[in-house]
Amino acid sequence: MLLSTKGDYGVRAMIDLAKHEGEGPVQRAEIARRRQIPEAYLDHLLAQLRRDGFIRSTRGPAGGHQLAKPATDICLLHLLESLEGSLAPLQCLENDDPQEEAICGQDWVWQEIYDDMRAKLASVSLADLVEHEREHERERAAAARYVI
Amino acid sequence: MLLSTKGDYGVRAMIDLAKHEGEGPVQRAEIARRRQIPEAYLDHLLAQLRRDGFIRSTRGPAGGHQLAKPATDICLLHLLESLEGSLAPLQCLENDDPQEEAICGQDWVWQEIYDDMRAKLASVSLADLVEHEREHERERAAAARYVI
DNA sequence: ACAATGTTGACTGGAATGGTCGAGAATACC
DNA sequence: GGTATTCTCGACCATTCCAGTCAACATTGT
Repeated sequence: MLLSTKGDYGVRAMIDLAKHEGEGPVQRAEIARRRQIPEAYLDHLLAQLRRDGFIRSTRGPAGGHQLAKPATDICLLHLLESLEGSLAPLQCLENDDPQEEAICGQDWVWQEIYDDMRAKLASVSLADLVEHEREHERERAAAARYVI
Repeated sequence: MLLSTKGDYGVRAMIDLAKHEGEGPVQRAEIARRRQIPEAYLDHLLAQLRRDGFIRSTRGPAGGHQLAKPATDICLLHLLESLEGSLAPLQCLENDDPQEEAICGQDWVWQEIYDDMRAKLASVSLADLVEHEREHERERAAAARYVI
């Protein structure tokens, strides 16, 4: 598994914030409930996202979290690297130590895969994720109406 | 990290066996020394590769391990899936539980990446890995001669 | 018989994962 | 100013996985 729950939950939370962009702060408890994330655990992920400048948080009543920049300007690659650290699929690609690579034997295959993966992740914005989710919801709503 | 040392060491060992294809059994100790793998640990990896039909082993003096089929007929995808289990980058792609996917929000991006990755890994054979290593050795030998 | 080799399963220390909890800080509202 | 609400930060914890060791055993060639 390349992604842990950090990357999964963290992106879910960001999608939630993006969906409420421009509506003021969204509270931790709301995000946790809607996206099925343990609330106390979500704390750590929000802290990380704040440290890396993706969100701003406000305390006190009616406080919460919101995007620090437009959803179109946040790509999945940066988000996941913030949440997970390096996404390198193989140890010897992490630091590109030539000695490690010399003995590995499969590094060149994975280097290509890694490059393609990063390019793909960089091309998808948070806004794209939200749009995709909205489309999915419309489909499900249409299917439900059809059944009735 | 998608690959653990199992996938790394296991493929190294298979490259070693492929390099000595047709020369009779290669001993665990030799593989371990040449490829810098802890000998006792290598045991487990060879056992797994044997269970999945990639190698045959013979006991007794002059025993050892050898490929059970031609190196051209073994692809990196099957090797790694034997050694690592599933290579799914994301939990919700492992079983494709539609409920999990519905809440994930980034599964469609990773599904594409996963498909591309598997296609790439399926297209690389053990023989390709050996060929690549031989080429690399020739390059280094040429560079060394140039320095002298 | 015995030495060389592979086979198997039990065991282990350490790190990462996936959380929980509690004390505290900031802020809005009365 | 007091209080309720919300975020913040760090400590803590249970479980699982990783990477590896080890010992007992099975098989085979000489």
